[in-house]
Amino acid sequence: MILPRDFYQQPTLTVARQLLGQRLCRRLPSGETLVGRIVETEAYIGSTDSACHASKGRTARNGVMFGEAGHAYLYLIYGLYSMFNIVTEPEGSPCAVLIRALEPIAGIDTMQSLRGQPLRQLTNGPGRLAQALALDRHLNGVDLTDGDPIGIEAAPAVAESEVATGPRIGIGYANPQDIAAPWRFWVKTNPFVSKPR
DNA sequence: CTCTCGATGTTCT
DNA sequence: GAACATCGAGAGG
Repeated sequence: MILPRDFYQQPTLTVARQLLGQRLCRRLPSGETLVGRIVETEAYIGSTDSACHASKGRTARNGVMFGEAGHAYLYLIYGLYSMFNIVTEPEGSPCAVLIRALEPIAGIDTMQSLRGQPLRQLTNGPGRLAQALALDRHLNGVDLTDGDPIGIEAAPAVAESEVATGPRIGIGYANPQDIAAPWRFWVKTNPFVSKPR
């Protein structure tokens, strides 16, 4: 079952937590489907979160975040890497969840050829997983509730005892209370969770 | 293992 | 012109 719209319309922290364990499915133009289990997420919570792109108002880049929940927000960072996010909350509330790491489930050979790196470095970071699943800006705005070319398939939830939380990574430009906010979620002991430099 | 550096292009000031 | 929700290579311990 592909997760429906109302899942994404919940509060962003709820969505970020509940996405752990769910399966990200990417259907390639060739017809092959690549699948990864979500093991790390971060919440970006709208205009009051100084780490969120939308905190400086609506722009051409962040426009999808202001739209309907359940759509993909993809952008280019450092001129090299793509970030994959999922829009949350009601329309007009510019929030999203960044997918930071996956555990590869299916299509691992294809992921390796897209990345040119060993298994442990296929999907353990936001730029890495985007490359392994051929996700980039041309998919910005697609509706994930269609399930094609991207969808999230329901899978068993991760138990509370397996979930860890902490500050988000790579947001040193934000103000101190937003840097400190424990809005990163990951599956404890999973080897595909990313690490701060 | 850790650290530093450079890549590369879009976005916003 | 600066900054950027990052990554990989290479040097050193």
